[in-house]
Amino acid sequence: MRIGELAVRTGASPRSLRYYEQQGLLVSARTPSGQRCYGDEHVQRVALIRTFLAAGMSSRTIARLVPCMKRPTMDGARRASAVMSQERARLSSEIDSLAAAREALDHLIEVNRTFMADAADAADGSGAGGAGGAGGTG
Amino acid sequence: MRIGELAVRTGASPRSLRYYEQQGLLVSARTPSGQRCYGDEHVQRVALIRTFLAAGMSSRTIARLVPCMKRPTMDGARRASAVMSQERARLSSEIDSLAAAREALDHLIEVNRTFMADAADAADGSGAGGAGGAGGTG
DNA sequence: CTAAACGCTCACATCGATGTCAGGGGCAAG
DNA sequence: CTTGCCCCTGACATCGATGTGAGCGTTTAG
Repeated sequence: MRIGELAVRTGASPRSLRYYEQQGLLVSARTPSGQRCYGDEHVQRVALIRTFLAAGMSSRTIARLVPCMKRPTMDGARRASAVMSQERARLSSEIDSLAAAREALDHLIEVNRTFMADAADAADGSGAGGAGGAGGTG
Repeated sequence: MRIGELAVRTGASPRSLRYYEQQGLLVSARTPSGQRCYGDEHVQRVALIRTFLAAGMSSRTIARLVPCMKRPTMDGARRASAVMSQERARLSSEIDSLAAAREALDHLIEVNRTFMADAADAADGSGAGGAGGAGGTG
């Protein structure tokens, strides 16, 4: 298939696919006139690339895993294994960051909810309502 | 405290702190000569900001939460609550992406390990070793 | 007073994946 | 041959947080 179809099938723009190739993440056969040709297996390949990109891996990092995605070589495999475990650690710590942010956000959400409830109570005039004052420096 | 100390205490560069202020994430008192003055509470505030930034929130997004971090107003609170739940969803989905990438990576790691084991076996000459062939298109 | 260390503002540079435009071919249908 | 759609390369633009440097004032230690 040509680049347009691969783009449709993967959700990547043709521009991105060419970029992946330029970065060494993807290899394409060419027609005599220079147009790129891909096989079905490239769909999955691109999906993997995009998964990694979406996780914030740089194309440079992914490039170092590529040798290990297609036809592993001893050299590639050994080098890749270091990168992989390192990157795995990075992913885990990033996940932790996100989780921490989500918890902080949850906290804010609750404070916010409490404040709104208190304000509603105050507007009602009935003094009974949320436990504490909503004055926080946050 | 002045900006340098806040920087040391938060791990943010003075440059970043000024940027946060410019983006409306942080407010500072000024000495008559124009130097920024902060109180202890700003340390925590900056920490929160950095937590959110590290999670990939834009300063613009964080800015919309700020009214809700200090002295909540009805307006701010109402608007913020929308942003907050939206952003919470984004965080969750991002976490999922990262987790997916980590799983994909784990898969690669195992394939890689298997390949290396097979290669070692082949070098040993004893045909018994890893179960399948290591030839994958990835 | 002087020098060092710090602070201020302004402005430009950086990185990385992607968008977009320009100028030029390839290929199929009429 | 022409029209229309796809493709090619190359170059420049984008966004956002931060680095960096210039040029100039402030505060503090000697």
